[in-house]
Amino acid sequence: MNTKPTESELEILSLLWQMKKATVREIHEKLAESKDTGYTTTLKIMQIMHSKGILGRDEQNRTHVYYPLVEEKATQQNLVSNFMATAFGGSAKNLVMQALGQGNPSKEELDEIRAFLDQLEKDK
Amino acid sequence: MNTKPTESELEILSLLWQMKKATVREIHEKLAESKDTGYTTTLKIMQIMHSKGILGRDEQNRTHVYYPLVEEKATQQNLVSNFMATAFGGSAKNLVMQALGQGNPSKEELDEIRAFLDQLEKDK
DNA sequence: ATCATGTTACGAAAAAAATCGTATTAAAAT
DNA sequence: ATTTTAATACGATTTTTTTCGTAACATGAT
Repeated sequence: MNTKPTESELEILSLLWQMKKATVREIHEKLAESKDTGYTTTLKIMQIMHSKGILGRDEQNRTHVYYPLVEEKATQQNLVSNFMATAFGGSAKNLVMQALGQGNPSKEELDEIRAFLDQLEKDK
Repeated sequence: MNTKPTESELEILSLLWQMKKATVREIHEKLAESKDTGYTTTLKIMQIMHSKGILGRDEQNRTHVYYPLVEEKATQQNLVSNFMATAFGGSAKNLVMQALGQGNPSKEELDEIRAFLDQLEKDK
């Protein structure tokens, strides 16, 4: 059940978490901005994800509408956990600092993170 | 040059960043704790990494000694960047909070992170 | 009704990554 | 000197992932 999406699957999943639901074409359109693969490729991957139970779909209409069946938070949790372990020797601190230095968070976001830090510490 | 190591390569690279240098057997031993693959598999991957320029090796002795040729920070930077984009829709905040909630950082680490946040903000 | 278009289904192929078996060889042990 | 042990080299196979071509089919336009 610990479904680890592949790179391509993750791209699609990520879009669907945002969009809630979408057709193959809509997803393909988005992907096309950064990638250059055929429509049937996107279709195929989404079909595979469906057969794996990662995506659900509404087949009422000819044009199917897909939606995520795996929870965003839970999936991210697994991914981060694995990523932190393999790329950062398990150190949350190192991962966090790299991420912060890299993406550039707004003041608001920084404050949220601070609040979160305080909360964490309190729980100890 | 933007070398993106595979999952298996990353495991090895990660060990080598810590150990600075090691033989195939040493690496294989470590990996064996969590994995169950043959010695020649580990050997092969390290040879491939060598041919790709990810690892260097000292061939003076019969038993080669391998070491990383790619820099830890730089490589992590690439990885985080990609990971953040695909798994977290590019949001550093979300990635950071997941990571913090998950690994459990010590008080010292939390403080370091705070200091880092302050620094970031100052630079704005 | 026919045609054009857009969609899914299906199967195959290509590409990438991981795994392993065997041969060879150097070094150490006997 | 011979044998055993442990290492590398090499090639092949397997597995996983990605990609695409083609067929079948609905739907809407002509």
